[in-house]
Amino acid sequence: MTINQDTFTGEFSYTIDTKGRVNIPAKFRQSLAPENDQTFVITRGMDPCIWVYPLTAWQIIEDDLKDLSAISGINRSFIRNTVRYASTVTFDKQGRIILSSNLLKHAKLKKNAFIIGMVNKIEIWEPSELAKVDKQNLEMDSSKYDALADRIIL
Amino acid sequence: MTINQDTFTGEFSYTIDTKGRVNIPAKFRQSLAPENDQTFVITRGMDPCIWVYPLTAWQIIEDDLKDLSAISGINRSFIRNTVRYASTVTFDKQGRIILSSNLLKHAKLKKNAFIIGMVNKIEIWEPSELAKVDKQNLEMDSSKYDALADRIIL
DNA sequence: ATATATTGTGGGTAATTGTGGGTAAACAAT
DNA sequence: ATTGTTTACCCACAATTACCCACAATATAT
Repeated sequence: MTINQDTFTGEFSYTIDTKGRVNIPAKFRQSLAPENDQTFVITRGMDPCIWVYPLTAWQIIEDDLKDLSAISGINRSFIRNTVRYASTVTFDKQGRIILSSNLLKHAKLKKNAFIIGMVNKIEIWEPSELAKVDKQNLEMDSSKYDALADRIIL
Repeated sequence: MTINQDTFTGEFSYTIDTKGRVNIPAKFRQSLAPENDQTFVITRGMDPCIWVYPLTAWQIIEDDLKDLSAISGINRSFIRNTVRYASTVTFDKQGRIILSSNLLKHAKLKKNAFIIGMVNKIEIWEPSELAKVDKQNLEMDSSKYDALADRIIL
């Protein structure tokens, strides 16, 4: 069976070792397209989590940023905040990537991590933080989803 | 691992020694295309920081400046201020470049420096100055990014 | 059920990287 | 020329990182 390339779904639980390494689920490694050369780009998520992009997906973002003129101050701060925390990681022989202390701190990660497929990217969460955000979303007025109902048909 | 040439992302912390030398992150050195002959062009940034361009990228800027008519006074002063503080630097065996006291002063750099990849160029910041700009951005109305949101999809 | 392969977790070692300083050549001023 | 100053180039070492191997846990096949 052929799985969509560079597409990720499902939730997995892993441990982060003392060197800051986490395993990337074998399933995700296999669905990563070969032209990525086994590399992801990891960065701060807009939620308290880590975002993981396939290299080629991230390069499209970079190419778009290259077209923004640095004469505009808004452009400069946007570029800076978008790429500042981003770094390239290749997974080792065992299928792990290394997370910098900077990113670990941002996501409040300690010993355990949930890895969640988000279709075009992957998220790494501290379990308790994920529960918090879930709770907030449940309490949220569901009418906020209405705008999306026009675009996504389940 | 194939990384985009002349493309820089991530944030790194380094110290400036008594001779005004700073390390260029190994990652950046490696992504600098060979035709640059290990040389950058450093100049004043439009923010209080130092801008570092790969040589070939800077040459494209110079070519664009050549196309601006000197009949316009605005053009003349723009050209003058763009090129005025620019100088060529090659990194030494240890991967460092030397910053002139002129540039150090402009960026208010003292002992520590943050080096930030800005996709097509590199910025060198005094940590406290960067924090200031960050604070301003947080206070800024996020709607200012709206025009960009149409062009850049994260 | 047993054997076999794959996946997840921990650690050790060697190479690379970052930081300090030293020495000799180039330059400037007397 | 002589002296002082700056610049370029070289070496040393500590800290970090990349790379390798071992093994347990899980899954797959026979």
